[in-house]
Amino acid sequence: MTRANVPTNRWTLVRHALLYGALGGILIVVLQLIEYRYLVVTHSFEIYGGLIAIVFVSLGIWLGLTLTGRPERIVVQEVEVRVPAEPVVFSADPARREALGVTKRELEILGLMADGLSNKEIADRIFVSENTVKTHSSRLFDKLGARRRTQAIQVGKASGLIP
Amino acid sequence: MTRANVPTNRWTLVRHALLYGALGGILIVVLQLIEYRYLVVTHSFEIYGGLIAIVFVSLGIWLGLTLTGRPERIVVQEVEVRVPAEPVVFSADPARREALGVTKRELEILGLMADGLSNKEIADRIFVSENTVKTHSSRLFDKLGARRRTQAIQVGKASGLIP
DNA sequence: CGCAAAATCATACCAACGGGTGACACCGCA
DNA sequence: TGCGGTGTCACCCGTTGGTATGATTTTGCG
Repeated sequence: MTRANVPTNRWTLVRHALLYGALGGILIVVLQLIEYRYLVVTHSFEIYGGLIAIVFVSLGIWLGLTLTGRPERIVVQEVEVRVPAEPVVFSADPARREALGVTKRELEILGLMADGLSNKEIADRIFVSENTVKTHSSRLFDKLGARRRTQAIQVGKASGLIP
Repeated sequence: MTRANVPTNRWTLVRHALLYGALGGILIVVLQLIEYRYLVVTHSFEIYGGLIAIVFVSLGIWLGLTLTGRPERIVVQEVEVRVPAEPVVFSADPARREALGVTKRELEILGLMADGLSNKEIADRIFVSENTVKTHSSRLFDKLGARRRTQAIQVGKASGLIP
C-alpha cells in the first residue's frame, strides 16, 4: 500500500490537494487568531478572504501546470486531398531532400531507420561502422529538428522524404 | 506536416486567472452575505474558509489541467478519396487490434510512439509513470514481435493498427 | 459478488541511443 | 591550390530504451 516514490500520478495529485487543504485550514486558523488578537478592522474578512482566494488559486494553477508539464498543443486539421487513382510509387525525389539539406546518405539511413533497424543493423547493411551511422543520424536529426529517431521518422514521413 | 505549435497563450492564462480572481471575490461576498443574514454559527469562518480553500484549489488545478494538459494533437492528414473500400479517416478498429491481442492502452501508446514521443513524454501525456509506459511498450513489442520501438511502429503501420 | 484481464507502479540491470568533439580522406569547384 | 561539403571513423559520457520480476489496483463481465 505504501508507495515509496513520488512520481506524478493521480495519487500524488490528490495527496497534494489534501495537503494544501490542510495547510489552508492552518492558515485560516492563524489568520483568525491574528484577527481576534490584534486587529479590529471592520472588513478584515473580505481582505483575508481575498488573500486566501488569490493564494489558493495561484497554488492550484501552479500545481496543475507543474503536474502536466509542457503544454504542447497541436492544432488539428484534416485536409482532403484528391489523389490520382493509383497509389503513387514513392520516389525519393531530390527536391524535398535538397530543401532540407539532407544528403543522400542521410536519407538512406533515415529509410532504414523507418524500417525499424538499429544503428548496428544499418551499419552492417550499408557496410560502414556504427559510429558512422551515428554521426549521420545525428546530423540528420539536427536537420529535421528531431531529438529521437522515432521523431525523425515522423518528420521524414510528414515531409514526404520517406513513404 | 508541420505541427502548429501554439504554446498556450500566456495571456489567456492570465486572463483566466484574473477572471477566477474576480469570481472568487464575488463568491466571498456572497458567502459573507449568507453568513451575516442567516447564520450565527460560531465557527462558520473556518468552515467557509475551508470550503473556499477546497473550491479554489480545485478550480486552480482544473484550470491548469485544462489550459495545458490533454493536448489534443491532430496531425494534418492527407486523405485519399479514391477507393471507399476502406474508411477514409483512419479509425483504430478493434478487429485488427484484437487479432493481435493488443489492448487499447497499448495501442494508444503505440500511436504516441509513432508520433515520436519518448517514454517520459508519453507518460506525462497520459498521466501515468514512465515505468508503466515501459511495461506497456514491452508487452506491445512482444505481441508485435518487435525488439525496438521503431520496429513496433513499422509493424503497427503495416498491420493497419496505426495510420 | 468474484474472477480474469488489464492497468498501474517499482526496482534493478544492461543495451541502445544521442551529443559533442576531433580527425582524416575524397571530391568538385572557384 | 585551397576551400567547403560529404563521408568515414573513434572516443567519451550522459540519457533513453528495453527486459525481467514482482506486486497492487482497477475494471469488465458472467
